[in-house]
Amino acid sequence: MFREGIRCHGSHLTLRALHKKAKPIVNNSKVEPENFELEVATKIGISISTKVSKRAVVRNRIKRQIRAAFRSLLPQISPGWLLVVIVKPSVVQAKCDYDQFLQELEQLLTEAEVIDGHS
RNA sequence: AAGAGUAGGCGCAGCGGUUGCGGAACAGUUUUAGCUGCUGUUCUGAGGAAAGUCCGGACUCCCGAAAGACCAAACUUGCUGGGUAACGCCCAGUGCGGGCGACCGUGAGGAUAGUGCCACAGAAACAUACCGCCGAUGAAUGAGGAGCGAGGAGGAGCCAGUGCGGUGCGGGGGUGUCCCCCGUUGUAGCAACUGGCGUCGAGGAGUGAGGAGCGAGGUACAAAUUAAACCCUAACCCCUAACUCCUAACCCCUCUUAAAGGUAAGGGUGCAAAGGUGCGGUAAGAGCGCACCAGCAGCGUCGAGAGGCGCUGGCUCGGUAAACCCCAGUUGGGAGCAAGGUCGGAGGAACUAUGGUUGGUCUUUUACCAGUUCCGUUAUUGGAGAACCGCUAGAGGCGUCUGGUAACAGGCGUCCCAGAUAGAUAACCGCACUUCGCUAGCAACAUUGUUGUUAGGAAGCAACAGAACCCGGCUUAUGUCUUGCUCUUUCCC
Repeated sequence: MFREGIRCHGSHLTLRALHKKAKPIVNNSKVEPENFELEVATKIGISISTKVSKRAVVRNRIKRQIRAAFRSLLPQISPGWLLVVIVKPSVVQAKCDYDQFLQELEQLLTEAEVIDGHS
């Protein structure tokens, strides 16, 4: 997905996304066509390196806040996406809070057309 | 009251609610190969350091060995005693160092078992003399000073007369604030002459104690007188003892020159220089002697011991053991929960031909022959996994009692208190709370500011920091606060 996925850059976060619907032939033999949509779940990864902060407390807290933001956005995301969020070091200096993460994530997901901006 | 010291306590600025996440139990389910999934209810969910990963264990596997003894090796173990599963940890004590003190720090065996090393500098770094000091004793040779103590030696004029001149007094004269002449048993000199005395120690000057005598005045006692005693003042005479000045040799002191030699006080060098300080002593010095201190050895005594205290002795021994080493102690080696194990998708290997399967012989079935490794069997490898065990009941927590100074140990009671696996804690709200002193009101002081308070507003949900197999330590990081005890200084009673 790093090779083929989409990239979107925000001020503090980077999003990489890939829709898994592109190669449905693999699972054809085992799973019947009707159940296919349900089988492919959304997978989300959060990457935060020691460059952001050397203190584990800070990194974990940011991760939790992003995770909480995804939970609130989850109903809007259509299934079958692979998503990775990479946190940039500028987050610590800006001292972002939950609202900023939520806002920026929503913006990025809309840009990548993961969620429908209209709905 | 202020400033310190020490032993702790708490991780707290709280309480409640909603949504969401991890775990456990129970129930349900038209769930699944399977408590697998899903739903619901209840309970529960980070720390004192979870950190650093610096020590020590428990547990597991691999290698090696089999109890033990000896030897070797390793150890950043090293005051003593105790505690502990163990430790490089803890407790109690000893010595040393620091602090006025409460108290704090301490890697603190052996340098007298042996070997080595001690750069540069310095004379010398384990034995020496560069500068310096001395030159006593022995030998040689001068110069100066002082008479303290003892002893000895020395000292040279004095008196009378005559004479000389000065001066005083008396008389006379003159040119009268002066001069001359005569006289004089006045006086102080000079030392030519004469005489006497003196080196058998005369004589002079000064200081001054005691004794005896003579005697004037005063004091005390007494009615007065006399006598005696005592004290003070002045003068005179005699005797005894002592001192100073003047003096050669000897003696004494000081200095000079040179040498044999003595010395380790002082200087300088160095991280370090041969115990320290003082007094005596000496030619100068030196534990050479003495006192105190330090050190060493021996003995006694106290202590479980490290050591303490006392006495005695000889007389002083450099540093370095984180150089080798000696002594005592400890120790199978290695890897670590990603240890290791279970289930076992899958891989390759072997096996059987009794099965399946493929081919051949046969008209077909049966049967026979050959092949194959898809299935099968066996052991094996094994990080495929929404896997499982290890994995959280423990050298456990809390309370209490007993023993112990304490660390700690034991008994009893009670409680179950995270278990994730790219790794669960986040978001929001309410009431309190803290800060700001922004806005408004009130009050006080005081004057247009300060403080307090009420209401509103804003900011803040905390420092250090996140379990990852588990314990015991150590180290480091850290916020606001709080309790007990103790010390020093100042003030008051």
